[in-house]
Amino acid sequence: MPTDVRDSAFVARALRDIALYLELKGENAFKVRAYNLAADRVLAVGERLADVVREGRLAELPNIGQALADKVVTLHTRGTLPLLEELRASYPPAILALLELPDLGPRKVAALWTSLGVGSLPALEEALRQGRVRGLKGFGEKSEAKLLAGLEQYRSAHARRRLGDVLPVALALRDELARAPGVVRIEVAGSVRRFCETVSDVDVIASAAEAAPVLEALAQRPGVATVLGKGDSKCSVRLQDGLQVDLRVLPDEDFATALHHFTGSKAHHVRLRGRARDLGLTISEWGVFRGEEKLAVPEEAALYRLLGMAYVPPELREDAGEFEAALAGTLPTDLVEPADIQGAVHAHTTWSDGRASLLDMARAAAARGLAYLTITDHSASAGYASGLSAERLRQQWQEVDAVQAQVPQVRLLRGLEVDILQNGALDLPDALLEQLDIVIASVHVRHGQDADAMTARVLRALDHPCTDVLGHPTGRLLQRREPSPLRMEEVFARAAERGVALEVNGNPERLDLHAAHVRAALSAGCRLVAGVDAHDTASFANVDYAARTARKGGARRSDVLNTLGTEAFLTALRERHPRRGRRG
DNA sequence: GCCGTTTTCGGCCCGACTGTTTTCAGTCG
Repeated sequence: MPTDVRDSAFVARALRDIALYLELKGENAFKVRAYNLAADRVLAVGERLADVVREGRLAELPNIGQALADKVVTLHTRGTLPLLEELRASYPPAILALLELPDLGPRKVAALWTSLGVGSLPALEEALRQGRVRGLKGFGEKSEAKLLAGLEQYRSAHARRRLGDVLPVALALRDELARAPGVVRIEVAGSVRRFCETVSDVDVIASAAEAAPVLEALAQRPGVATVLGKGDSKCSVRLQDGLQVDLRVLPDEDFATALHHFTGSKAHHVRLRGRARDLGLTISEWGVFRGEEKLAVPEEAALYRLLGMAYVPPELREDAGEFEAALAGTLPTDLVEPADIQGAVHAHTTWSDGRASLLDMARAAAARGLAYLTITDHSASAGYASGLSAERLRQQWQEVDAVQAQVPQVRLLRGLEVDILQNGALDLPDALLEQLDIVIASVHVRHGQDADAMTARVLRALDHPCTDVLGHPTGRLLQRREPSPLRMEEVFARAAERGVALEVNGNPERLDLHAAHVRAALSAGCRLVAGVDAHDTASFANVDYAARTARKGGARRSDVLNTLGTEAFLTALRERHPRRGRRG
């Protein structure tokens, strides 16, 4: 039985399903919340869930008492739970899908099921078309139309979107609305601001004396397909590609608290509100209050000061330990940020599958003010990417030298993204690898190996004396390919032991390592590089995604090797390989 | 179902918006 079916994601999913069924049953809302909070907690434990279960430490976790601890153990060890089976058996199998529709919550789904026997999306559509829904208490003609539209919407765009697809749209929208009449401050909030790797919509918060003109600017904007709702302070629209945008406009004195409120996460806010209660304060999007008195909160930082805590940057607001750290004053103040990155690590050129020449890449790196650029094309076995043979790699060095003479502003480093072969060996001879400034070792083929084989393969690559960096460690492609079944704890431990840095790959389709892995890698003592995985000149912008993903995982500037200047970076790599870097 | 230097019982964040309402319930974030 593969262990990964019962990992933390599986257990969390089961707990959330139980919560949904309990809502359908009309159970106590706080009981429902308890299951959801437990699911959050299990996910936060991540890779170590198996350890926590084995050592019987579940009930020590916040929000997990003895009853839930027992259920998690059963889910983890047996893959199911009597309670869950019972709940599933009392409803049609596809009923939970109904809850995915907008404006359809547990109460209404329960009504549809008990009154009409509607328990699936197709059954709902049929009932709607027969006009049977509108007669139901709480439903009318508008509900009918909305649900039909919702079914359509569900089919086309119910999946979450990758941050990389949404962030540019959100920032452009913000900059455009910033020019609407009377806007004082405006910012993107929500999961986009928290830099979550996938997001479901865009939240924008603005301040202005008059809300109406700003709301109107969004409603009238080209590219808006539907205005979903519009009130005195809020406007929701759906763009032509299906992306939902929620805009809220408030007086400037409320901007900071609103921005904070709509940035979330919910879990982070629950902690803050508990703290506020202890101090005799209440927090809402309208402000921080002591009794009737509204306290001034000109900036988000002021809100945290009122709570006697250090400021928590948006990326960290996930209740992943940041609350306790901010309270204790141990939250790092030197978290890495994009501007700290001095060198572009992991770049391809037309020598392999890059779309820009070595010269163009060097010029683009110089234009971005980068101090160095690692030329790391693919190695021979990556035939699909025109990987370099030993001979072609040597030829490339001549061009590196020639381009270096033409573009002296940026230091070009000889490198290679060498394939980790199926058995864990590296693709080119050691004698060649030893002459490089930097070797990134990556898995590109045979992702389907089982956990034992894949882990052994990567550990062997980490043991290779020439490996400097493990590239995109899990190989996942967001929404397209699952991470390989590596035992990450073992990978992190070995990488720390061998001094191999782990890449935080900033390609928006990868974001690999992701933030939770970054956190685990750091506590294992690993070093990181923020990789751009550039295949053209535009993808130097990936440095933002890499740095902010590392930041979300709690990485400090000193944890990321390419925050160092050129010589210090090379020294850091050579610490492990004294023989490296001798040019032949 | 969880939690506790106010509580082992009685809280648990809360406001905006919408539609079906004639005073409010449900959904959403």
